[in-house]
Amino acid sequence: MARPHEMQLLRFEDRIEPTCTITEVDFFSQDHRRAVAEAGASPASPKDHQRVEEEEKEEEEEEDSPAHGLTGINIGLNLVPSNAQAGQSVIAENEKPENKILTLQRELSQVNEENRRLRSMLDQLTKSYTALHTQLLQVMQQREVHEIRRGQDGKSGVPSRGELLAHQFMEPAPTRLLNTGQRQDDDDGEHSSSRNKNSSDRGVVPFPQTHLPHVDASSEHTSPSLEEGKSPRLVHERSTDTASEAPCRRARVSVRARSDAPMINDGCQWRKYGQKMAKGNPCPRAYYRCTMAIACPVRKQVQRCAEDKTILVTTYEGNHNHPLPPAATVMANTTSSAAAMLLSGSTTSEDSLMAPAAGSFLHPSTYASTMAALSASAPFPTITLDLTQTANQLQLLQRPQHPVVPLSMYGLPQKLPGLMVGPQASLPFRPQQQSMVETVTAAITTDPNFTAALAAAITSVMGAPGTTNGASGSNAASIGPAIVPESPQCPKSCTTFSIN
DNA sequence: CGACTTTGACCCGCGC
DNA sequence: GCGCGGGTCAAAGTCG
Ligand SMILES: [Zn+2]
Repeated sequence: MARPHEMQLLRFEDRIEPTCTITEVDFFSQDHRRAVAEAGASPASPKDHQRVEEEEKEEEEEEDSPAHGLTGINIGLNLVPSNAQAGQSVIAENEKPENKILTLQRELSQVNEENRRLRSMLDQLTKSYTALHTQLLQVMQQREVHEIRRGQDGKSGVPSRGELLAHQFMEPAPTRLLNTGQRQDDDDGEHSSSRNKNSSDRGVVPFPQTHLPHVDASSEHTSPSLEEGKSPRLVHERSTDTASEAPCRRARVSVRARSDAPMINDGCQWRKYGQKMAKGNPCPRAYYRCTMAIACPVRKQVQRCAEDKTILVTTYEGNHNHPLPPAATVMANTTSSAAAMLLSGSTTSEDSLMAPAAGSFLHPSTYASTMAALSASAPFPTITLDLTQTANQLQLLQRPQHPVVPLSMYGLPQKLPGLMVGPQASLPFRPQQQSMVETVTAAITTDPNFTAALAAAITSVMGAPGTTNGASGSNAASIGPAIVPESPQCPKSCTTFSIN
């Protein structure tokens, strides 16, 4: 799996212009591929245009690479090999103009045909992937629910469970998950009784996309804090439910990205409901809630990093209980996956199975270091997706960075380089943004290495409470700063993934 | 006029 | 118990 991403990295390197500040981070714009094509082709000849189209197809294939494992469908990476194409073009140049034109036309039609085919395949794969991903999340959350309910008295965790979950996450074969996913209805039924708000929404959403009713079930435990649990008044209303929830199980997914914009565009509609001055940070923290559905529990906090105000830290909590526009599904998938994973890991603090595995992922590869760290000192389990270092590395011409210390590994971060190093305002920035989010999503959801390392990070740190630097204040949590000197640590982050 | 933002007040958990 | 900090509410203001 790492290979395609590496390839993409190389391609992005060509396109990236190192010096740009971002005016707005639009992670999830849909027309990013068009933008890629246009940006790549703007100074180019028709031949380049063709190449761009091929790249476009490759990107689609790579974006779908996660689904390959799940579905077993081979999209056919060699449909229109760029090498062969280039060779044809070279040959064509030596022929007569008419033949050349004919050849080019033939190639063009071929490419178009392939493009069409790939798009349809992409659609199919996306659907199946989202469905499977959804089911996976369901299963994980339901297991969690059951765990919490049953083991409330002597629980302290079943070590094998986290292991199982971790493997499930990495497991490409979905059949087992499909089977287990059947139980979802029962759980939903159970929970709907205790949660009026979302049960109604849940019923209305027969929606095979990323955020399904089941995700709502996940939100029950991944983010009761921001949802109802956080609201003091609502806590009283549903005290029984909150009583069954471990308070430390409110997963948050924090995304650190460089942006000058006050808020990243993640495809959702948000309404600001508060702003506070956070301690230790001159920049205020803004609170937003999702307004795409009336009772959507998803909230997010946006704050600039105190030490590097170009870094925007967006913390998501909860899962949408409504259909999402395609532009928003990426981040939703990312956050829900990360939250689910974090929770699954956090439940099995004794499970050190994955720790050695992470070591095996260490790789000398230059920019392929993914750092995962976790501190239990923060109030909520938080995964921080650190997307800032990539930009730095790119700006530093990809020179190898600081040695990655505890939990670095060879993941699939190669997509990231496109990330924060967008073109200037005049150029469409979306391709890179898209690649970033896709990278995050793919890293969390599909890449075994990343997943294993993430699991290792979670399990290792949570299994060793002594390692938590129970510091208070702005730099409280996480090993982050020591490892990622260029990306100042944000307060309160527990788990950090630095993808570069 | 509705949707959104601003902003002070309020609530709660936590540490001392 | 008190103060502090995080998080949320809701009235007032703003915008299109
Ligand atoms: Zn929502």
